[in-house]
Amino acid sequence: MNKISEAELEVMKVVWKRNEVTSLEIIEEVSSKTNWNKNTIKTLLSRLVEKGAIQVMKDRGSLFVYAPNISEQEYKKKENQNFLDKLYNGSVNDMLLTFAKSKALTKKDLQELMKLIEEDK
Amino acid sequence: MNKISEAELEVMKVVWKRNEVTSLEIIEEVSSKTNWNKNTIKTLLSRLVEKGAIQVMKDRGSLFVYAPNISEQEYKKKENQNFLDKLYNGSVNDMLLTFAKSKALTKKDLQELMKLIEEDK
DNA sequence: CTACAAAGACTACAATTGTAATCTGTAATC
DNA sequence: GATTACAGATTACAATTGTAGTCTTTGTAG
Repeated sequence: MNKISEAELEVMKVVWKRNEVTSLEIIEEVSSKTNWNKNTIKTLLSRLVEKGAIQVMKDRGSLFVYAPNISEQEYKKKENQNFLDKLYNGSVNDMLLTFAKSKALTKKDLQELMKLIEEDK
Repeated sequence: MNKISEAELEVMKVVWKRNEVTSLEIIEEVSSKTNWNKNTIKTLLSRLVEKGAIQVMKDRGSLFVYAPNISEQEYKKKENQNFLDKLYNGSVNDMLLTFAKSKALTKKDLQELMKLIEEDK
């Protein structure tokens, strides 16, 4: 699958959130957050279909219904790794240190997270 | 300043590492990691100059010397924030949770990091 | 002084991306 | 049945990016 561009991602997010959704709904929701033209959103949608990130099913009356082909989790996992590789040579720790240095990450954040991980087990 | 592209970043990394560096040195070092043509690297270099990410000084004999205009820390900080905003609505915790879920981040990583933060204070 | 190599400038060109207008077919409306 | 409105398809077009070739100038070797 081809890379999802930044603008496309905004459309993708709506598809993830609603899971099965018509273009009408997509356009409404994306429009509410951006000032993109309807046609722009339609273009992004078809590019996502071309790229295989979204699949189309014609089944709700006459409207097409769109659904994700890749899950949000899966996508984020891949993007996390890309980001790590691109900037931190793949090292989570290097990344976290940079976050911490720039005060974007506090000890409290870490403690909370540890608790969450703990619970999850 | 304009966005640094992915290929440009590889050149930028060398400039950060060496701090003041001639194009010859840049080409050597980038070439050792990629199989990019010399001219490709030169193009990336001039684009970085155009974008203001790098500055040029003609002072080491006849060769130009290049130096970063933005520090690695500063750049990474900005990119971290962009990444966070793009995928996690700006929430570090959301991001870390995703990392943790995908096993890219373990409890041990966190403990080590806490120690480091502790020491840093 | 002349010729050559190499640095840096300039040009090239296809793919991707952001941004949208126009065309076409069909479903609903009168 | 004729008309219209809208979904989806097709086309458009400039900016950015990856990838490199060619031109120009100039330091250096002979």
